[in-house]
Amino acid sequence: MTVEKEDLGLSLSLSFPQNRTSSVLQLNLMPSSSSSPSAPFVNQTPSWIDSFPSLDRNTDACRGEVRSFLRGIDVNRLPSTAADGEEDAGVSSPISTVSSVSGKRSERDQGNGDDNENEMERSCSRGISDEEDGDAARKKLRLSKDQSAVLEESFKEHNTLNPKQKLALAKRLGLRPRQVEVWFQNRRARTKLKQTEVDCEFLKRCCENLTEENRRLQKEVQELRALKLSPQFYMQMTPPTTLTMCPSCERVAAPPPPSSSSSPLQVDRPRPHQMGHVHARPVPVNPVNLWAASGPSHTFTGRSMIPSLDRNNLVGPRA
DNA sequence: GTCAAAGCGCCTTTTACGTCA
DNA sequence: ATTGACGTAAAAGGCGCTTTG
Repeated sequence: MTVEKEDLGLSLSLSFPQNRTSSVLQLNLMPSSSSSPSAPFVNQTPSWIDSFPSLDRNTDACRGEVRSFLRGIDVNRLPSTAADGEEDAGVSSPISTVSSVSGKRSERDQGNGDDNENEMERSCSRGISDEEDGDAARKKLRLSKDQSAVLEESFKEHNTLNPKQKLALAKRLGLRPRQVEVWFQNRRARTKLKQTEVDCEFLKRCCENLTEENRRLQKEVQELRALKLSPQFYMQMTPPTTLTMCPSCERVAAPPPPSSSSSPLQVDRPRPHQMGHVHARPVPVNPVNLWAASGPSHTFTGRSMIPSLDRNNLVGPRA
């Protein structure tokens, strides 16, 4: 199943290869054209979704659907339809300017007081009409297609700017540094918002699947209890086993041979399995525990929009 | 070590503008 | 053609954190 979220301009890639080491859910936060390893904040702040590869292996809940859920969503890609539509409509002005004169940010930028910025300000004013120029009130004009494209390109490389980059970009675009700063601020906010939407969708789906899994398991427990009450059950019952999982490689260990001298209920003794190494302490397989243990960390700023999803708020040990 | 100022980022809100019914 | 609702993006303002002297 592939979910296209064109309206959000989102692209999320989820992959669940058999090899555990590369089994990750990958949220691509960068614009679709930037799959380069230099994509900065993807590398710096991987999504929490990367943190629970166990979902597909151990819970039916998220296995199939999560694998394909939201595949190909890129939260940084501009909505092509909106962008094209806007540009086709000729909304943007070739040189846009804003004549805000008050506010602490203006003071902050003007506090630098260098001639460069004043020159920038003056150059910005050249392209506007007399009536706009005469209006001292705050005027907002949309950035031109070219300006937006350059800003987007720059955002791909750095989602924040140092003062030097900001000045250079402002000069290149004929904008005030403050405008560039604000654009980046808003751009980061948009990215975060869309990422949050993706995360919420994903968690919603996982919650639904876990609820379904829980329902199924409870039903199974009821059936087993009913079977336990019937005498025939014990006659046909094979020795009970407990599935164990290797904590290091997370493979399910084989049950002990029937000839084992230990109790059939005890399989906790360390022993080599198919992989050939010895495990100190096999742990019971529990999808819910795995969920909690590998639970979500968060993205982008490190601060979750959903407090309960913050890494610190999760209970349970991490693998 | 403490403090104030500056700088920066994030969050929330306001505002201007474009679209559409 | 006009108008009001609505969505979006630019911008303002406030706050917290870090750095620096």
